Amino acid sequence: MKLATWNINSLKVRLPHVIDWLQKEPVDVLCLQETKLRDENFPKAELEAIGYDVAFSGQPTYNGVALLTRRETVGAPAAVTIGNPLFDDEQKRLISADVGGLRVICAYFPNGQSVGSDKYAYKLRWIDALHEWLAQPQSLPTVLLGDFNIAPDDRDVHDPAAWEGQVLCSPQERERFAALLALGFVDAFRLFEQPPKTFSWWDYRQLAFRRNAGLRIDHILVPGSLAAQVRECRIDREPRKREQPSDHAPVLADLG
DNA sequence: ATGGCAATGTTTCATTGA
Repeated sequence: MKLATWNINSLKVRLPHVIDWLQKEPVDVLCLQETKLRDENFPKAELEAIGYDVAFSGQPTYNGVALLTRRETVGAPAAVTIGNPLFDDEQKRLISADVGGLRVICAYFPNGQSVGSDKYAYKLRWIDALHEWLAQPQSLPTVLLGDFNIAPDDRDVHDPAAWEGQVLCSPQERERFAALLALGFVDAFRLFEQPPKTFSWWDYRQLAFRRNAGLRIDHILVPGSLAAQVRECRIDREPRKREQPSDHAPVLADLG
């Protein structure tokens, strides 16, 4: 089973990119973040037409998450859950479903703006609530994938000195990422030797992509019990090279 | 120290992202 996560920064703008990418990489599950669409505007028919069933939770302007599942291999998302039952949140950042014998959680972690801000406090509370939820027994082996807005360690940062202590890299965020792993997950990307300076996000400004001035903040966490069967995990930079790209690249894992 | 780029809304700029 192949899974992927991609922050597409507006599904309205990026729908052609998503469709083209799925033709090239027909993953069984694609998790999207920052759809930025009201549910009534979600391009359900267009995605169904290329063989994907969908579950989504959106709002105007900000946030919004979706699960796309390949109909012929894994069928439609089942037992869909919106949000975290332990955390009342107006922001649409979580959607989960049973797919192919796994519980798949698609997450768009808060950005946090800057260390010490109200948004940063919200980010920490949000992650703590996610942790609390995932600490509860789950019905199926659980995969957590999405835009974590955390660079787990300095290997995931193009300029660790410049980013030290900043939001996305702060000790409190990294501790929380480690605490999620301690629940029994592994970072699929780090199961394999990877090229140095592999990132999943690059700022739109200052030619950051061309300079590879990026961060690795999009992740796929798999249960430790499944780690031995994971065949591959990589980041596909190709879509970031297109005209009018998302600032994030998709991350893929093959769970065997 | 600041803004730089991009998307959204109902816009003529403010807000947010990371």
